[in-house]
Amino acid sequence: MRKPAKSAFRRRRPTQSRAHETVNAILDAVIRLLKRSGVSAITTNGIAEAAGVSIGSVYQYFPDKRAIFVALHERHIEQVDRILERKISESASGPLKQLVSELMDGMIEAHTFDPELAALLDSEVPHRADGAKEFSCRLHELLRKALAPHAERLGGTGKLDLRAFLLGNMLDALGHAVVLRRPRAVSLRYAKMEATKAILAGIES
Amino acid sequence: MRKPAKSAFRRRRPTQSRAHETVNAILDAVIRLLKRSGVSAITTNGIAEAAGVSIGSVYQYFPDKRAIFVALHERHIEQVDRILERKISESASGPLKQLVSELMDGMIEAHTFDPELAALLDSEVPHRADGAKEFSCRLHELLRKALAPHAERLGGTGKLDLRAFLLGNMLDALGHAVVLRRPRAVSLRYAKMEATKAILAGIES
Amino acid sequence: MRKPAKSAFRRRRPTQSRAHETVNAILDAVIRLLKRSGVSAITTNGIAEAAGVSIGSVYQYFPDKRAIFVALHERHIEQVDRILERKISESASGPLKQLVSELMDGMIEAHTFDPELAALLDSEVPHRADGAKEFSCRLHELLRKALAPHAERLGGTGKLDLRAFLLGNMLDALGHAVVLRRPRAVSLRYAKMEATKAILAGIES
Amino acid sequence: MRKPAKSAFRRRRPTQSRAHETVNAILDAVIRLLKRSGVSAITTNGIAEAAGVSIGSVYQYFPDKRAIFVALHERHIEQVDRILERKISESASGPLKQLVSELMDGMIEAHTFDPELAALLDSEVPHRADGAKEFSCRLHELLRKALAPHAERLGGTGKLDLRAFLLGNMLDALGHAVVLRRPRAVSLRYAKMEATKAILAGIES
DNA sequence: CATGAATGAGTGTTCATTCAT
DNA sequence: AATGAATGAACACTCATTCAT
Repeated sequence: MRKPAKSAFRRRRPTQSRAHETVNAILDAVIRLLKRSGVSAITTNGIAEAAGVSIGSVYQYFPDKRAIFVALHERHIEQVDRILERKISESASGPLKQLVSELMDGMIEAHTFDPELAALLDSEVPHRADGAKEFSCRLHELLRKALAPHAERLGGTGKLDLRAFLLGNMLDALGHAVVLRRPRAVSLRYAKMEATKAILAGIES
Repeated sequence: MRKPAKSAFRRRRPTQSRAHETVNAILDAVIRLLKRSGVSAITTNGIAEAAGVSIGSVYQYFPDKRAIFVALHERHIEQVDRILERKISESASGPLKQLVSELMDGMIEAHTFDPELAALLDSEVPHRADGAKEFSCRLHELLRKALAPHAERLGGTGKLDLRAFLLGNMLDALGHAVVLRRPRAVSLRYAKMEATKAILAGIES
Repeated sequence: MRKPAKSAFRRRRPTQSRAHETVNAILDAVIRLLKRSGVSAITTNGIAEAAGVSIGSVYQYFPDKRAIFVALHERHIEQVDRILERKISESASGPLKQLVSELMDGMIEAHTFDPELAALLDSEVPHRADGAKEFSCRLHELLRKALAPHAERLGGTGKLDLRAFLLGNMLDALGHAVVLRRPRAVSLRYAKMEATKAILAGIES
Repeated sequence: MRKPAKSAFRRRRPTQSRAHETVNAILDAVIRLLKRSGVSAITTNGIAEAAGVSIGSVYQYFPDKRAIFVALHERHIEQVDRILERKISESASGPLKQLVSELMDGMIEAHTFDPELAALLDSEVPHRADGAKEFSCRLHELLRKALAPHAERLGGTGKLDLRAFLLGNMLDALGHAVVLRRPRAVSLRYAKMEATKAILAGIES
């Protein structure tokens, strides 16, 4: 996933895992700094220090500062992807209701693990449009396949694309909202249940 | 490079309005720059240049760079607010279905006017958590009042908050998505119709 | 002579002379630093400090570090140019011997004024080939015109180009050498006299 | 990117020669980089890469970056030295005219082999004053010895130093100029012939 | 109020050099 | 001897902000 970077002089790493460790150390450091003081306060030297590596090593793995943020988003997206894929395979043979419920679970799981990070990633860290687009495509494919067995209930194969589109966007929106912005008086459990019901009704409408 | 615009529009009106014009010129310039080259390429001097005012004047109206972005968001939010308020009052006495339909219309109207800007505002321009929170509160109040007449159909007064929460987030998400990310094969009209149906079913579930 | 620099935001200076002063302050500072510690020790911040201006101002007048060195060379070349032009006009109607003698005088004058600088400019400060080429062209034109009245003595008009070429390069080389590298036992006066004789004989050969 | 050259040429010869090969590989790499993108773009890591050796090996043979450039100049100077020494010995017993002609030949031979390199070495690669001085001393000695047999024709033994000084500088200047900067309309042969005549006349004056 | 030249702290990035393997 | 990953001091350059005019 990492590109060979702009310089022609960059060579491949000897140990794949060492590199992975360093990259993760850097990304984790960015998260810490992000929480402590926001994007605009983040500097590459600060990242290096917080990650416990030299600034030179940061530039060994990332061509520039932007790439670090991109990688952070990518890592997050991959996690969500993985979770949703698992949830889908787990409820592959079950009823539609279970599928939606599991997906909602997954979405919430992904954002409950580190709600602050999820919020920051969403609102502060610049996520170039392309990346987001690519992600929503991948997700869309995933959901279309997951909905396929329930096609007849959803208005036929011809409408699958639209259903997956609605499902994806509602999941994402309500997944975030339920964790981060639900009314104070409402519990996570209850909000989740209602959101699930709403989404289910929505795509079956 | 300097444009003549300066002397043409300035006369008559009291300072209040002159200020307003300058502020708008600045915000419009920011939008232009944003579209041309992204947030990270925006500089205060660049803004002044693009707005046809001096950098000093920019600082007359905004305490610092951040404030410019905040104002940009606020202006956008106010527009959305105004549109939604109108839509709500227009369908105050109608059925729930009409209300949701009108709200969806409003949301799409707000984003169709300048979809690129809507996307940029959402993904690139840092929107400090507070501002977003405040907006969603105002929107939430608006929607709660709009839903109040339909309380019995929505599970009683006790559930109004939750319904407004679900409605607000689905509106926002699908409003954006329908304009910016709908499957290529689907028309705006049709996507809108289906999204409206989905939301309606969702909050009635 | 100064180009508008790479940024689109650069504006023209209000007072031509203020700019000139600052530019000269910067170039003089570079010379001081050059003498004190060599090219490789020169930093843009060091230049700003030594010139008594802010680093920002340096970048107001020069697009980058290289441009400062280029300007330094240009200023030197212009000085030499001016001196030689004067010498040529002073001996326009005199014999060839006087012309060569005056030119040698001029060359030496140009390098005696600040021999250390002349040596540094020649050996340390990178002078991109183009600049040098352009200068030698200008000089070549100058010399060709100066030699024109003596054409018959120099083998005819057809050979003027070649004569000017030989003259220019010998002048430059011996001008430098006489000031900077003459044998210790030889006085400047005497070296100059002999060099002049040599050049004269050379172009008349 | 890594070339196989390594294992092919290395065997047999003692370490002395292995070192010599590596050093030459490095210097040749520098020349290539120099031509491709100028001094300021040269980095030690880039040199190692281009030479097909590790950066560690570069530092095995050169204490620092400067030393690489010094070595490059030295290698060039040695070549010129060797050529001139040969030319001098070849025309030791001939007339002065032949000597000068042969020297000019040598100078041109040295620069015609790689004119681009000659120009770069002269204008771009920083040649610390000491090195240049040392070279011109060695050259001066050489020329003084070569001129000694012709002392009477050159104004006596007392003037030999001055004659050698003039000869050396004219040779160097016209040698460069004839190859790199002669007027477009003039052939190398003709320019060389005229330059030789000029120099001869110059030192005999 | 407007202007825009001047400021300089702070930033991203490079690259000569080291040293454990 | 050779390697090349790691280092981090140092640098060129930017740009938000100020303030004299």
